[in-house]
Amino acid sequence: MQALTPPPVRLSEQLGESIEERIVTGVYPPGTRLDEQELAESFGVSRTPIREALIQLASIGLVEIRPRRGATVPEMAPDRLCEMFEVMAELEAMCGRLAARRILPAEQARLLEAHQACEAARQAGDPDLYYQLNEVFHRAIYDASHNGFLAEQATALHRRLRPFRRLQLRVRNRMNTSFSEHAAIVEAIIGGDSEKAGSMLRTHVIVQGERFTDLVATLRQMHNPPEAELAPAAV
Amino acid sequence: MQALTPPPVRLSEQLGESIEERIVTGVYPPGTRLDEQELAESFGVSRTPIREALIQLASIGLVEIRPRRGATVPEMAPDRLCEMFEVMAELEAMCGRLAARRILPAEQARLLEAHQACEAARQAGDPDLYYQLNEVFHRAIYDASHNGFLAEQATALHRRLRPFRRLQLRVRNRMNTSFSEHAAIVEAIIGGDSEKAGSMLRTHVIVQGERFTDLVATLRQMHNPPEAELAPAAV
DNA sequence: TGAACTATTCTTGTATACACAACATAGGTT
DNA sequence: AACCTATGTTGTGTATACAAGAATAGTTCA
Repeated sequence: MQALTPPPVRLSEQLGESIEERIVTGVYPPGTRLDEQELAESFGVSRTPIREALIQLASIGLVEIRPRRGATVPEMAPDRLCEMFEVMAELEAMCGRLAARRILPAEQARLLEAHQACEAARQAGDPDLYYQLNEVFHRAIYDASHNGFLAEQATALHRRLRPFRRLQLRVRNRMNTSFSEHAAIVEAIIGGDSEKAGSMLRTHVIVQGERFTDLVATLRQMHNPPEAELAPAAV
Repeated sequence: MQALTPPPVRLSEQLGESIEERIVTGVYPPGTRLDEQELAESFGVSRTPIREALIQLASIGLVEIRPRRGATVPEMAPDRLCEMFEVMAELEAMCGRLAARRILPAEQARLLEAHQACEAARQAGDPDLYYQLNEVFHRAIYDASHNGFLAEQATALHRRLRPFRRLQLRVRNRMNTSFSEHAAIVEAIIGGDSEKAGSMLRTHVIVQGERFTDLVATLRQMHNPPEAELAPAAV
């Protein structure tokens, strides 16, 4: 019965998720001005819940609110993205280290299951599916760390980096590389090799950040006239 | 001229800080119901900015909002606190590792300065002052990591753990121990010994978490009747 | 006497209205 | 002609009003 009645959730929360979705999927690219009235009309609600949603998004860094000047989607400078990937790598490494020491049999099963699901997506050559299952895989590691707070932090940052990570898997062979890295990570965790699990996860993630930065750098070199080299950094 | 006019900041932000202050200083202990009307009257404003402040605090985990049931100060279970200290330790360790590799001369000077200020407070036997300068010391390390995002994350978590850490320094000799650990940390960072800086900082922080947990456990044993052992965890 | 149901009240969630600051544009002055 | 200023417009920030769900207390029936 409880499943039928939708969980009583604040409208502003739902709106927050919707707006977040539009941001991470590129409907609202970085730099976009988020006009409260426009959003309110577009969602068919008043400004109040929109404001609350924006404030919540602002406090997790997904939008930027400047007093009396409204909300905008922040321009993620490549530098800052690097920093975020650097932190993400360390959080994942920590999850891996703890998971290797604390993982329970049931969680081992879940991890293997997620890994095998990834294998299926890889063989099918479906990057979108792989991307999705990849999240399940990583989440399994977060949970196995048996540190709920850490898992929350890792999940939050993972979400925030989602739009940038997504581009990755299109790169030639990235899916295959990712999968073989996963295999080694699973082995280390199941085998209880804490340090190895940590360092492999760190590399696994940091590589994505570096590759992304390379990608951005290449794109900018291609698209920008030479004298624009000093232009303010923007993705 | 610009310095004279106070920075135009949203009222809800100021309120958020005030409420946060009341939470971390124990004016609103865990479990407190935060009635919007009461808060509004107590601050002499309407409910709107109060709500916005609460939503912001909720999104960083400082209050808990249950739909249609209002906001409460979350009961930090000792387990969860342990988890948070575990993450804090790792963030600090990461800051230390990066700082050892990246610190600039000017930042070295700032770090030493902060360290010497702590020494003064220690000699004066002033835990409150030491506590305050200790924050400056750690902040200097965060900044020296040259990862702005990491520094933000570390600062945020540090703030959130503030009320629990504060109790620490009253413990016998803790100030002296803390200071000598600081000295070793400074040496490692200035000396560029990345791994040592990291592991020392990790220990430095994790010890606080453990000591705090011990303290909580002791207090609960003392104050709770034996049959209360199964009671829901609350600090 | 106790339990369950209903009605009342209180609090949250949303909408609307108003005030004020920031930006833009146009006009005047140097 | 260029720059400064004044005014109008747009949009954020706060207050108030209203609606709906949850808690509570009171009443009725078993």
